[in-house]
Amino acid sequence: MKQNTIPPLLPVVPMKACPVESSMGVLGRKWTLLILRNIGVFKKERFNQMLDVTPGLTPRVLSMRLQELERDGFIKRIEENGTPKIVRWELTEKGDDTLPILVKLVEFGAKWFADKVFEDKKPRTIKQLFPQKEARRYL
Amino acid sequence: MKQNTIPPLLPVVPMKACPVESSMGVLGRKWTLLILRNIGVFKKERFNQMLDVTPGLTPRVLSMRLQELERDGFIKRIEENGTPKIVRWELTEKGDDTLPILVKLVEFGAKWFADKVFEDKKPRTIKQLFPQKEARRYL
DNA sequence: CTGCATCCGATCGGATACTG
DNA sequence: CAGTATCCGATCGGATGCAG
Repeated sequence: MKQNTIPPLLPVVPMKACPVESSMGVLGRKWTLLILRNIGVFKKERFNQMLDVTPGLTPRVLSMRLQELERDGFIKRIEENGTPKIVRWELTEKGDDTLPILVKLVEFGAKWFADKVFEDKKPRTIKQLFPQKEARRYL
Repeated sequence: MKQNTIPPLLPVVPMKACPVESSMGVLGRKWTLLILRNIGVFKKERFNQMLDVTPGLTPRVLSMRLQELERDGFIKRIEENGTPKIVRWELTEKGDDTLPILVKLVEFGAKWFADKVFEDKKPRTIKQLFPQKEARRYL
């Protein structure tokens, strides 16, 4: 049973804009969070690597997202001189700070979309998915 | 300075779909998270109340979002018999579980979009925004 | 009060092909 | 390897008006 006796919870500081809206304006577009995850968690930092591990993502859209993310300070383009040209993308501090959001989305998905996400359709906790001690950094 | 020596962090359970993608499929549409916040945090549970506190949101889109959210089990329609007809929307357990995601988005926005969000343009922590003890429920 | 119907312009992003 | 260019259909959601 669900109790519903909790009163409104209001921010004690007046806000002239909504922080959720602001955050989602950038992060809410298709593929954006997945790209940040690829870079920050899976360490797929190169253009074609990202395409490889992200079925459905096209070069055009990836390119657009990378530019947006760079423009908005989430990622940084690192060009290593060599032939052929090697480019890496890495998270800035701002980009790093999106990972806790990602974690919550994983947590939610692993609980409520278990049927889509797992073969055995059983919900899992984030600790079951990432028991590694390095993961605590983001939990 | 940002260190970047962290190795890839992989889920120990194989996944046939991405939990982030699944979560965002529902929650990523415009206004959706704001509506959940209105109901769950601000306790604006009625149709016109929501319109009032959500500048830019139109009846059509609100109606669409409410239906999607109900279909997907995030909210429940409660019709109180009376004239005129009063309808409340409340969060299900699944809906409640989205609030921690919201919190992380607020936290991110209050830090990195402080210039848009606050008059004084100074970043704030989530504890500064919601020092109430009831808020701990979601932090 | 709580929506729905219709219309429509804008945006988004997928397909495909091409380049330095 | 790391992207761009062009095209285009689909979707989204804003405006407006109406209804139970």
